[in-house]
Amino acid sequence: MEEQHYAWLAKSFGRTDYLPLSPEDLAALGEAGEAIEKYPGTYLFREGADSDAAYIVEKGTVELSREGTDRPRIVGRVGEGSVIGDIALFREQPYYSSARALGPVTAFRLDRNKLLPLLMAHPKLALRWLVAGLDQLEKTQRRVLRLMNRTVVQQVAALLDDEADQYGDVHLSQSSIATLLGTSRQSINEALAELKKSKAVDTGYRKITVLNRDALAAHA
Amino acid sequence: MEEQHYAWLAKSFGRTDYLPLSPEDLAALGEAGEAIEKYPGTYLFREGADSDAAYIVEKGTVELSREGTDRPRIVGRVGEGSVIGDIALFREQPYYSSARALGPVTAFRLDRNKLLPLLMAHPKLALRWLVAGLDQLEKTQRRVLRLMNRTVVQQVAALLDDEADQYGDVHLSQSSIATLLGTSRQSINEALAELKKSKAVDTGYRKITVLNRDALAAHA
DNA sequence: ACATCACTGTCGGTTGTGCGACAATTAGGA
DNA sequence: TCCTAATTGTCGCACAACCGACAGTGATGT
Repeated sequence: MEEQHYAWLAKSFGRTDYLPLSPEDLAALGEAGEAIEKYPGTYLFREGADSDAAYIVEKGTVELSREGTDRPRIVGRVGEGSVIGDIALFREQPYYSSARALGPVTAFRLDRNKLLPLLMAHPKLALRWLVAGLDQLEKTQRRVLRLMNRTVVQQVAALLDDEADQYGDVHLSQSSIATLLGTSRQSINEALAELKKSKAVDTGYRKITVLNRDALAAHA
Repeated sequence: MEEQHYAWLAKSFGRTDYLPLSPEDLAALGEAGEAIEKYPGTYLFREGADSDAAYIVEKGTVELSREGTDRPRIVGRVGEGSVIGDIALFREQPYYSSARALGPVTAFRLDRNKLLPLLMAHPKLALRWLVAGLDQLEKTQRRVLRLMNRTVVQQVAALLDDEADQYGDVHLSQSSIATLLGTSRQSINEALAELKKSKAVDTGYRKITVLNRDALAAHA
């Protein structure tokens, strides 16, 4: 049981090819935290709450959102191997965003008062953590570029290319995509209609299928 | 001479209140790198080049830009205490962006083959580095929110509030602001005219003066 | 089978912003 | 001092995107 978690942590935390973790490091990490499970729609933590723990996402997708002036805005969506909640924790400030499980989520919870001594004692873990953070930073920077000065069609095309699974399906409602890109639902619909017309995708109920990745890329 | 740099590094690298560095840590950091100076307009590193070093900005402002499909896009602007070039370095990939000195810049250069052993040997430094990275991440996430679903006037108001120095001056041309926000120069001009009309700012050649921060905030 | 709810598709009216163009102003060097 | 380059200020036009509204369609539970 515990072995499984160790194996998973070794495989997915940060980059596997980089700085292999020793069994001791791994054991220390495993002992410092605990595996938790979250049902769809439940929160791992909420914006403004006291930051008492950071999480490593083991399975599933977590959505990070933040209350805007009117509607909540989605800061990002992270999956397997991502670290969340650490920004607030290290700065000793309340959580800066809310983390909601989109599907069933398994995560590894690390308590604040255990995490710091752990990282101090195991430099390799600290470096891994660092790399995970920088990974997230680079991803966010790319998102900025994807949002700036691009039409909705281009944004949608890029998003679908990112989000499509192995079968080319994207399981998102048009409203969700709208919130994700910070546009209106109608505009998404219009954009999808255009992509559909050029045979790049097909649309269904809560589902979009990528038919031709090249045609899709041509729109981005 | 060296003492000065040590003092600076202790003061400005990451958060001072957090995890005070021991003299040993500091000395190790100082020995692993070297202080460099850059003239305005010169590059610390360029996009696509081999990532052989990371930098800690000691003084001045550095602009991070990335080649877009047509025009270069500005990923961010960082100042004193920020760490740059580390994303690419830790991932062992070419630099993602170009770093250009906007004014005279003093920086601390850390070689790749010295940085890793250093961080492995000094956990406190690794944690400081981590916090600096997360700082940058949070800043970038805020930037996403600032760009999404906001009018140009709101964006300009927020930018001026961020960028104003102690006298309320912002030394940027309208074109620069336009690139920074990913909009057109004309729109910036129009936005500034509106802010000027409501007595929030005053404009001059390559310079904008914030007259009333509250009036400015009302526009954001 | 039916009712209900969530989601998709589509329509005009309105607003914000990009773009081209051009005049006016400022800074800095010959 | 004058000349030149850079920057600012201001048009009008075109287009992309938002908004409200409403009909059509798929999913779900009683």
